[in-house]
Amino acid sequence: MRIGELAARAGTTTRTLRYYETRGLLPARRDGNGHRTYDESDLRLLRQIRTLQDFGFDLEETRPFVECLRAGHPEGDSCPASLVVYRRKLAELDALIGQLTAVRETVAGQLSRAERARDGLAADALVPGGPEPACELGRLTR
Amino acid sequence: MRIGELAARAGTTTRTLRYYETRGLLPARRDGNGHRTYDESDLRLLRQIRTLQDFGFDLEETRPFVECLRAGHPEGDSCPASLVVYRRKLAELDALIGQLTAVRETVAGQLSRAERARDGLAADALVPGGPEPACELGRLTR
DNA sequence: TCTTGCCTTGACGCCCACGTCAACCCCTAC
DNA sequence: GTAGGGGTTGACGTGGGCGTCAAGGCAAGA
Repeated sequence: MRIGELAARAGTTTRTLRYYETRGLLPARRDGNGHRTYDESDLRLLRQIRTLQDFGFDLEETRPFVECLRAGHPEGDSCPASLVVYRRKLAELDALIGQLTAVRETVAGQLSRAERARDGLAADALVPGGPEPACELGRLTR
Repeated sequence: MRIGELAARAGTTTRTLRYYETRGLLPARRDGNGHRTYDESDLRLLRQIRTLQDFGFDLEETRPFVECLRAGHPEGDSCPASLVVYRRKLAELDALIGQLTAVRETVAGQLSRAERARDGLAADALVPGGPEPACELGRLTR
């Protein structure tokens, strides 16, 4: 199978496959015309890469999985090096989720505080001669 | 105060301040030598920007807060446009945290599955003449 | 006077996973 | 012959927020 067909079957692009080849991740055989040639096992490798990419793995992090499959193992994660990546990724995810959750709570707190302040100021604004909110209409419509 | 002092007091760099100026976010007055000049209110604006940046806001998303402060409001989030950004960011954070959590669970599941499979294969390997794990030592040390 | 230290603008580098040309080749069908 | 639909390499663009020179100016202190 040639590069266009493999790309289509994996739901990606020829550019991506050529990029993977420059990275040494998915080298291709060549036919008489110099065209890249792939087989079903390459599709398997490619799907492994794409799945991990979808999970947010860096390209380099998919390498142990690909090497593992290429070595004849039934799954990309049958090798210890892949498990190391799994564990490192889990730790990264936990750290990230923790940070994002903390930020989320902070922002939520700021929002409700600002909303309360606004409601207070809105009550003030109802008083004749009170302060008027002049920022958005004057500043944001330039 | 000049650019170096402002940068130091805000814990950032002169390059960053010049960048903000090109973005129209933090314009500076100029003295006789053409040097940028800032005052305390600029430090206030800069701290607002940096705080939001630390929360993961894009530079453009900090603009309403800065405009709000510059319009004379007590807080950067005293204006409706800022609240809109808060709410949008909250929604983004929730979506992202949800995705990451789902990925985390998937990866954790894959890891424990792979570990169970490995333990099973390890038992096989204890049998004389059993299959040997040949991938990492052969592939990863090139 | 010379060094030191701060400032200026301009421009390229970085990261990562590709997208998007450009210019060309090869085979097939009409 | 020629149009179309594959393929090839090479090179530059993208985005975001700066880092890092390069080449020069201006003022104060030893």
